[in-house]
Amino acid sequence: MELIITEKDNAARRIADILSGGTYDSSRENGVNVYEWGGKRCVGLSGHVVGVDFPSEYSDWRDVEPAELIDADVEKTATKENIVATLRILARKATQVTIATDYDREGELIGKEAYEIVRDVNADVPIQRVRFSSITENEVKSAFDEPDELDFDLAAAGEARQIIDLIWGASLTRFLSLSAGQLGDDFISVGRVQSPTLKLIVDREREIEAFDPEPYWELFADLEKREGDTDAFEAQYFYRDEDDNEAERVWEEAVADEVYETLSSRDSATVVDVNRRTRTDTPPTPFNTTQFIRAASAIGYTAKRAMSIAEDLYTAGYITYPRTDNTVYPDDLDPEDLLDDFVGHSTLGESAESLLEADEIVPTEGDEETTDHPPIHPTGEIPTRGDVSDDEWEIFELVVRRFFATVADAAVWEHLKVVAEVADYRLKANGKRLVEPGYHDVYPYFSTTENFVPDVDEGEELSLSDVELEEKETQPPRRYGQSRLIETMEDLGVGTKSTRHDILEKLYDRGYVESDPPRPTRLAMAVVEAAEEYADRVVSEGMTAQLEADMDAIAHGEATLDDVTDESREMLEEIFANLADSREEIGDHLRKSLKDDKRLGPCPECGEDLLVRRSRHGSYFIGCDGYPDCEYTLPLPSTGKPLIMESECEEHGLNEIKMLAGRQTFVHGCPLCKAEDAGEGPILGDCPECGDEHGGELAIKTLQSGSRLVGCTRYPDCEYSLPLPRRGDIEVTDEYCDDHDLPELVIHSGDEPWELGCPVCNYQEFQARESESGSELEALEGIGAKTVEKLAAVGIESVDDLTDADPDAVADDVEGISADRVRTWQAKA
DNA sequence: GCAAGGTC
Repeated sequence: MELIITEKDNAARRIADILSGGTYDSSRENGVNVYEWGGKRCVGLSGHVVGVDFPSEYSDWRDVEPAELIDADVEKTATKENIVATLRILARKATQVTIATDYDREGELIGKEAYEIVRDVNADVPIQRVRFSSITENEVKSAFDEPDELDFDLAAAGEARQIIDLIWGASLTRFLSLSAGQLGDDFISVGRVQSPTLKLIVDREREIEAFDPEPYWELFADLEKREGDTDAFEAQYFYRDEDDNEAERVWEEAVADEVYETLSSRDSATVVDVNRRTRTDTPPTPFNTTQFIRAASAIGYTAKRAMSIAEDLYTAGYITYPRTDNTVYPDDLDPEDLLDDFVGHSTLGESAESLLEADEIVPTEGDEETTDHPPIHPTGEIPTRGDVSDDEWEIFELVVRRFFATVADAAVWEHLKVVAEVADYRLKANGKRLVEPGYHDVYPYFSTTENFVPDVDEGEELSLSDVELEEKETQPPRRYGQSRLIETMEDLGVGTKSTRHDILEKLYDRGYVESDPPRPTRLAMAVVEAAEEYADRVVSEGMTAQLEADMDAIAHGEATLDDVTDESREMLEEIFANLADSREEIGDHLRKSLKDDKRLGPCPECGEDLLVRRSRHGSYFIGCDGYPDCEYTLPLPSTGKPLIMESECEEHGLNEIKMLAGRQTFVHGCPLCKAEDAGEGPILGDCPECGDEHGGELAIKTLQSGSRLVGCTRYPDCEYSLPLPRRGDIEVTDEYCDDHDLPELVIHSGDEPWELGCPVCNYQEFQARESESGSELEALEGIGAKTVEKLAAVGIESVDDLTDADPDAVADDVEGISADRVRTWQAKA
């Protein structure tokens, strides 16, 4: 029995299909698919099924000095036990093992991991290795016809990376976390890839913070032909700077005014130069992961979302493997055959048919040609619109159209530059026209905006009008967007096609960046500063560059795994020697930055800082840093995680707050304004729960959701609350309840005012009735206790009340209840 | 509970 091992299930199934001619049987062992035919079995791993870690005696962060990790053993343990177990069972019975993991360095290491599992249970079985760049019949069959050996040196190169990454990452992460006392979920992490990426973001932020805007002026005017009926076109003033380059920005106001005066006083300009040229706009190259993410981001997808959709489309068989560096289609991809698959399709067919009309189809090629996977392209399998979500379809169409574009013709633009003179001043207009749309016809994601400038002749007089002088300011550099960051990581050689987008997510998870485009927190800046000072290697892309060189040396037999890891350990020892004395200083700085990230501005009561805090129950609120001397608090909405925005409230000097809750994310604004204008209405009296002890008071409140209640001003510390109806004006009368010393309330909605009375008495009466009429309501099918409570808050307390009620009014008044539901209940009642 | 790299 021959056993074939692949890197993933998907590859196992496709190889089984090719080698068996579609006759394989599949079964499941321990939740792992096994494909079987004519004396062969094929099983897929799930990437690495073993991982490196320290022995368990190193696992308590407080008991182990971080520096001890440098020389600790590094063990390999199974991380996917069911797969390892299955592999062991299959390997025992095997008479031949073939490793068919991906054709790249990490694939070689995964292959070696499988090799060791096999060897452990079967000391003698021959183990061979096959390599292929894409899972197509030709490639796979010829790979299996000429099997090779595992490349242990290449695998060792990968192991060196694992060890170095673990030792550096774990020891420095623990050091920073311990120094700042951040030991829970909020540890402070450092790593060979995440930290240089974070430094990119932090460096850009430093430029932005240091930026000093400078004013400048630009001048525009409209030009128009005197004859014919063409439209006017816009021209811009320019001059020659000291390097004889064309410059449009005027740096002195007086000069700008002078030009403006002159241009405004004239009504004509003379054409002094006409320059026409055609430009070829070559079609884009095939998608690798990075370029795919970039294109998806241009149509509104985050890196994470784009990859997640691509993975789904891949698993469903509509597109090829989405993690690839390759930008050259393999030889066995026949573009004509693939185009044929789209002929006749309702939305994609027309483009495919037009492309098939070409005499010759030659796809574009990028610079990178790798051995692991082809560029991302459609497989020819087309989902129907019902099979996939709108987002999936949009991404599928992007991949299809990108493939179309790579086999389409170039586009041709005509550029027309006109220079006209007014007195000693010059104006220029740049026109462009798309003469041959070429690939743009099948790939509508790039801008094809034209700019109209008419045909003019040298010496021609044009009329001049609408002179405008615009004052502007130089702008700071822009933050990196997610896709730009991923491209930069690729340029620097940091991370891999499979991990770059995950690294970005990690920076969000660790509290290092917020918002989109990612903005670094103060914590991130402090971590980068500390690393720059004591462990510069770990924030520099140079560490990866050196590691790559070392890995190449191991792969080529010029160095050993021990040579490389020993040297790396020595460097880390030196770093820790320098760090030892600065632990407290680093910790102080990190702690201060953590606090800065929670700061909103001054407390209106005592002037200390207001901070975003979390209550014991996990809900967020705003509290004063002066606590317990100052007990000032402000509430925050209960949905989402608060993000402190850059914008400040002019009235209170507090940063505004955004509540992050996925699709339900919203801007809450200044929490003090919110509390003042919407949140807290009139104070009714002392809070019966905490009034005596803490001085809490009851107030009428309107929540973010629009629902209202009588609640304690010390919320969220005190959660005492009483329900109020959603609609109607609330009148606070000057009649007081003897029992509770609270004013009686009247609700004005519709014709008859509803005398709710003392809110405490009202609630108590409601609770008393609940056991009787409440159960009466609850007896109706489809009404639960929660609903009974909601209905009571709008005065529906019995079955009679319910049958009398207007379903539409109830639906309006009560959140989460539709008029139809009310009608259903009425029918049952 | 640390990293980065596979994969889902």
